[in-house]
Amino acid sequence: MTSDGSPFDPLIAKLRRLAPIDDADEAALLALPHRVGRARARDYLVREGSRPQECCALLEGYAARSKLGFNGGRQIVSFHIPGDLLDIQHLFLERADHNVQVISEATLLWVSMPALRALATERPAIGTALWRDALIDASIFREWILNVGRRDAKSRIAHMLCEFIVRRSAAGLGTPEHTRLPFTQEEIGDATGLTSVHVNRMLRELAEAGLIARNGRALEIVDWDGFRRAAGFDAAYLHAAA
Amino acid sequence: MTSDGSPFDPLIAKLRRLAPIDDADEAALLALPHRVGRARARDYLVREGSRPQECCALLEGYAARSKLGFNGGRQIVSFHIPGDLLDIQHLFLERADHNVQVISEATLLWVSMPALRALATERPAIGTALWRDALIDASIFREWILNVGRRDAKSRIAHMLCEFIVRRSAAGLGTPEHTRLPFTQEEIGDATGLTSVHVNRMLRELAEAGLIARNGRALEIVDWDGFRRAAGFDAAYLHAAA
DNA sequence: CGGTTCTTTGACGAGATTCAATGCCGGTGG
DNA sequence: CCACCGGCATTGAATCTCGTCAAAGAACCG
Repeated sequence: MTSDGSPFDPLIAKLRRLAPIDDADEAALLALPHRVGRARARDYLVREGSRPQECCALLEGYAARSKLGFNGGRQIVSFHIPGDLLDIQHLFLERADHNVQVISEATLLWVSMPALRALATERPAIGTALWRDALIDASIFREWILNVGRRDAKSRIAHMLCEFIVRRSAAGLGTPEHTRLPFTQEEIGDATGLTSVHVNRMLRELAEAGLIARNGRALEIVDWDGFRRAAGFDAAYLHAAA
Repeated sequence: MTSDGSPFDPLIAKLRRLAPIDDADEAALLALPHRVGRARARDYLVREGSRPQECCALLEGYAARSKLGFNGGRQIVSFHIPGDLLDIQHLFLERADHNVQVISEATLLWVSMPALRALATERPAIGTALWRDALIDASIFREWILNVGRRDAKSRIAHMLCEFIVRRSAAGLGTPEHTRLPFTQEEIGDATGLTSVHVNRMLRELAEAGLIARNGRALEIVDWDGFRRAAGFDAAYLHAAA
């Protein structure tokens, strides 16, 4: 079965990377109650404390999960690329414990949460794909704890960018060398537990070291191996599929 | 069905808090191929890079998940109490992406990983319980990213201790007020991204503020409400079941 | 173009690390 | 029963990374 032009394409491509999805599985996915929507930068897709009834997949654009600290500071806990399920983290939980926000213009696929939950138990391959997706997300969260807790500012930023670039190219959305990043420096700071001011300083140092090049808001990796080394980046925690 | 004295008791009690486990589910759990083992402080239960064949549940004692940074620093990413499944994070993944270590004398239940995986798909209630457990673990990881990324040293330590105490009393293993903590200050530092020296200073300040009292290695919460407030602790992310 | 958002830079201060030394406690063996 | 020893806790002083505050410049958007 082919599904040319279906809004499910990026999602199905991702699930196929996680488990052997057959034609019947794909048909079941395509039959899910769903709708397609658009969102602009900063729109919320999930709000902390809400009770999500739909599960959201990203078709185009980028998104971030975040939590708010007591003093108003925002901590981003993960970034997401097209094909990612943004709300599988609440598939079996009542209330959202964090926010999901779009960080650029985005297209979204909204799927009924109960229907997806039913599919997860009725179709083993889909269940396995969702399990693996959730567990890989958790692995990424663990790596971020290490990143924020034990790396210095420069390698912390480099590591976060490495991950993003590797995941994006694993999804067939670009190469490591030529990358137009969708982040503001503030967002990089919110993801790494740094201030945007310090992010700026570290990016300058990374550029001065010849690892990256910047013009305007775009960023290019000049020396990918050196950059990975500066980040201390080892992709094992992505389990070759994120 | 009762199961007095079975090594599965702590695990089943935990799963019952997560989903409606019936007698047939319990019988299926009890029929899993398993063995009971002991471990001493610092023993590894799971090693990063290995291919776990058994899933390990904690029956007595305490354990921690950890990852190593490039410079040799250890980052603890979660603590675990009796009843916790220590390796559900690798139930659907090939290679372990982190270590699990015992931090005190412990008793363990080892269960066949493929058999547990089969149960997760064949028995919906068990599947749901495992899903919820894994998703709550992930929620805790996200909270730790926020903790390490956005809180200052004192509230960071207090938050980590709050979580541990709340989870322990939710499992019926003690009250918030009287708590003998199993951590060294070094372990608290490894969990919070701080040095043991600084942990020591912050604990002294928390004691001087009248929130906790220490004698020797034991620690007692004097003012639970004040302590929670100092931590900025809100248990919502535990989803009332961890 | 005019306003807004994002980036860049400098000076200063605060919080946490590092290094180093001492003290305490529990366990072990003579 | 006591002396020793190893692991942890405690403390101080010097240092450094990163945050804060503030201001100006560049890029983007309608």
